[in-house]
Amino acid sequence: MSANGTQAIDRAAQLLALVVQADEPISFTELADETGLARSTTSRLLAALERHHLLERDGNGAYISGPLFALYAARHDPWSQVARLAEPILEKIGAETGETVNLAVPRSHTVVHIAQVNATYVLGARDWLQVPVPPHCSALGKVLYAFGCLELPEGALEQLTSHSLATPAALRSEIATIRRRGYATAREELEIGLDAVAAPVHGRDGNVIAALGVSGPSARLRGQLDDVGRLLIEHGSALSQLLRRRSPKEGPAWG
Amino acid sequence: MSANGTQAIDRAAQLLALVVQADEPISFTELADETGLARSTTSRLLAALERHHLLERDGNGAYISGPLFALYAARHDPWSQVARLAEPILEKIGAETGETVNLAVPRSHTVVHIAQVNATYVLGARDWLQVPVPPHCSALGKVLYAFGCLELPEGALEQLTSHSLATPAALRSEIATIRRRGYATAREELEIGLDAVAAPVHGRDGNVIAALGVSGPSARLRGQLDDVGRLLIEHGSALSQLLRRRSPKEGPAWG
DNA sequence: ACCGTTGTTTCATATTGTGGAACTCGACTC
DNA sequence: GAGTCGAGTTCCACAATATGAAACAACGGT
Repeated sequence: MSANGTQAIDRAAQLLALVVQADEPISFTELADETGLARSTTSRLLAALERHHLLERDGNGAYISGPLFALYAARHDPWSQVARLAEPILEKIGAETGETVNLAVPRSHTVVHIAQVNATYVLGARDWLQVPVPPHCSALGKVLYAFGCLELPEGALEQLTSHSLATPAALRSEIATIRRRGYATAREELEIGLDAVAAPVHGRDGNVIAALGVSGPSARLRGQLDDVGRLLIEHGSALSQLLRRRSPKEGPAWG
Repeated sequence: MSANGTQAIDRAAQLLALVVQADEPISFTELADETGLARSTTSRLLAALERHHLLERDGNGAYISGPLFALYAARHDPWSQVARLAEPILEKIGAETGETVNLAVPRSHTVVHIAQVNATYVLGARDWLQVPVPPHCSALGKVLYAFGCLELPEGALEQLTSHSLATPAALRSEIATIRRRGYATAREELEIGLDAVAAPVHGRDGNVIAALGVSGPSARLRGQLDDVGRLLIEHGSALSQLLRRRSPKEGPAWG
């Protein structure tokens, strides 16, 4: 198990393994006892591990896994991987349209944005990353409704502006249109003055797993919703193909 | 940045950080160059890190994050956390009924089982963990349909046995029953001789995120489906409350 | 004010890690 | 098949580095 010239590392790794494998935070004393190391040594080693973000301490001074582990986990989350693969495509759409581009996925009856490229114009959408939005007011959300990623709501719909869809019936009728032409629009339905377009992205198994969309001021976007829609369908299927090739082994929790 | 008595650890941590933060595997030489360490030193340090499962090598000998990071990620996956919290409750249901108990979540138009406690009887269900199952043949799946976790299918349904639900209409009518009484049953619909019962589990935001169910031979279970159903509703809401208290910060990708 | 518990810093010591050089292994060339 | 290069590992004399006892600091209990 142990080799030459690495006593310090062996001991540090042992401490690290104890902390990471433990379900609960571990105290200094537990670690020192468990490893049988001198308290002074334990202290120095733990401080070094903490300095390098391999460990950190909770409010009570007990040790827990550090930010480097969190970073690893974030990097290996299936959605981040999709987001990273999508990044260059979003960039391209951003360059072609000048507007804010988003990639969104369904989560718990809402839509959340997992990747964004900002408008080249000064006037553009805010940073939507991780912010949940009512799907019926969002082009991205309507796409997810239309392709069966989100359960349709039943009661009256929340009216965020006077243009928001008000009833499930209106939503259903719009969904039919979206399915037919392949992209969704939202005209000042989330916020006055804000228009958006979106198209679906398919996962490895063919089901729709995400939506790709552009949003910007109605003043600029209103006239070209259809053109941008066609653009998004193209880029959306390009992204789908990319995912089909280079997606993580097996099917993760998509859809 | 650096302190006394930890040169070796500082250097090792530097190597580790480079590997973890990199998107791609990194070769020995890149690491030695990047850190400016002697090749002999680099070799010893990397070997130690690998020995302790902090790093590993891919097919080409390049370094990537090791199993300890994967373990961390698995531990912090929202569903594993749910599964771990649920474990004692499954045990209790297993003890009370003697049958196989499962916790299942929706994934990509199927149901997957994320936790299981086996029957105390010899005759019991196989290990279903991670195996996807057609939802319309499963009590767990029907619960997820009934509470809006899965999009209803449209075409004809796959007939796994002569008792399987055949049409979306039949499914919809059964869903109405399930919503009313709070639990779902499946009588030899997945496999001849196998009955099952299931009830919903709610996440922190109140939406249904999982289903809790019992399955076993029709010969034993058929007479007590309703009793077990009521039992599951109780335990299901106990689990829901547990999740409401002790679930990870913010809402993860549930539902 | 006293003690016990927990954690950090100091410092003399020799154990431990270091890096140059020698070595091994495989791939490529002629 | 001998010769050459590049990548990586092992050896070993040396001293720089990590070590642990003990002193110190910071609490909390009684």
